[in-house]
Amino acid sequence: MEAVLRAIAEPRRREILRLVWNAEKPAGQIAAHFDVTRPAISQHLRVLRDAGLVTERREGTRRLYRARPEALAEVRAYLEWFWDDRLHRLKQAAELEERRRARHGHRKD
Amino acid sequence: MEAVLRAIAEPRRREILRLVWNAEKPAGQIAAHFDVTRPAISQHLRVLRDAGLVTERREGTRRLYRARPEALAEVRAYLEWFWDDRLHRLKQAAELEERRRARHGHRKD
DNA sequence: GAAAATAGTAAGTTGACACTTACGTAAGTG
DNA sequence: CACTTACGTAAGTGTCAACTTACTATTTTC
Repeated sequence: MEAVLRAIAEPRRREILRLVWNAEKPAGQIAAHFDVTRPAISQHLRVLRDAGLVTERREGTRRLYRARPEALAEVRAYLEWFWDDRLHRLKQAAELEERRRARHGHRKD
Repeated sequence: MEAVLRAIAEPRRREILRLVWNAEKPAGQIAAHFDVTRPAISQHLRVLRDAGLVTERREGTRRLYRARPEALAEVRAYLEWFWDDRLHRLKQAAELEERRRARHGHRKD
C-alpha cells in the first residue's frame, strides 16, 4: 500500500498507468510518449512493477507492460476504510484509554 | 489533486489525518503522538493544509486542526474516474489519431 | 508589561528520487 | 557470427523533502 501510494504520487507514473490501462504496450512505445529518456521510463516502470501496479511480459526482445487494476482497487478500498469513521472512533477510543493509563502512573518519559 | 496525492503518500501525514479525522486537535497534542520534533509536525501540518486536507482554527494561543474529508473524497472520485475505462478508451483513441497524423508527414524529431 | 505557553519560521543537513549518459544483455536478422 | 533491436542496469548529478536546532511570534496570565 505504501509503495502504491508513493508510486501514484508521481505524475509521469500515473500517465504511464493510463497508457497501459486497457492494452499492454512495449516499454519503447510507452517511452515515446514522454520527453524524458528511455532509461527514465524504464525506472518508472520498475517502480510501478514493484508496487504491483503493472505486470511485465516478455515477448521476443520486447517487454510488454499492462496495468494491474486490482492494485488501484486496493487504494480505493484503503480510502474507503479510511473514510469509515466507525473504525476511527475505535482507534481514538483505544488511544484515549492508552493516555488514561499513562496518566495513572506509567510515565512515558 | 497532485498536492493531495503527494501529501498522503507520506505515512506520518496519513497518521496525522487519522488523528484529526473525528475531532479537531491542537498542534501540540498531535505532535505528542510522534517521536519526531514538534517543528517537523508543524511542517507536515502545513503540507496537509496546503493540500486542503485539514483546516486550521486559532483559539487563544493554540491552533486546532481538523481533517477535511471532502479532500479525500476528491481522491476517491479521481480514482474512480481513473478506473472507468470508457474514459481511457476515449483518451487512447485520441492518441491513436494523433499518432496517425504524425505519420502523415509531421516528423517530430 | 514581563513571563509562560503554544505554536510557526529560518537555516542547515541528510537521504531519497527523478533524471542523465554510458554500458550491459538478450533475442531476432543478414 | 557480426549486427541490429529493444530494453534494463550502473553510476553520477541536481533537486526536493523530511528532519534537526535555534529563533521568532502571538496570546494568556500574573
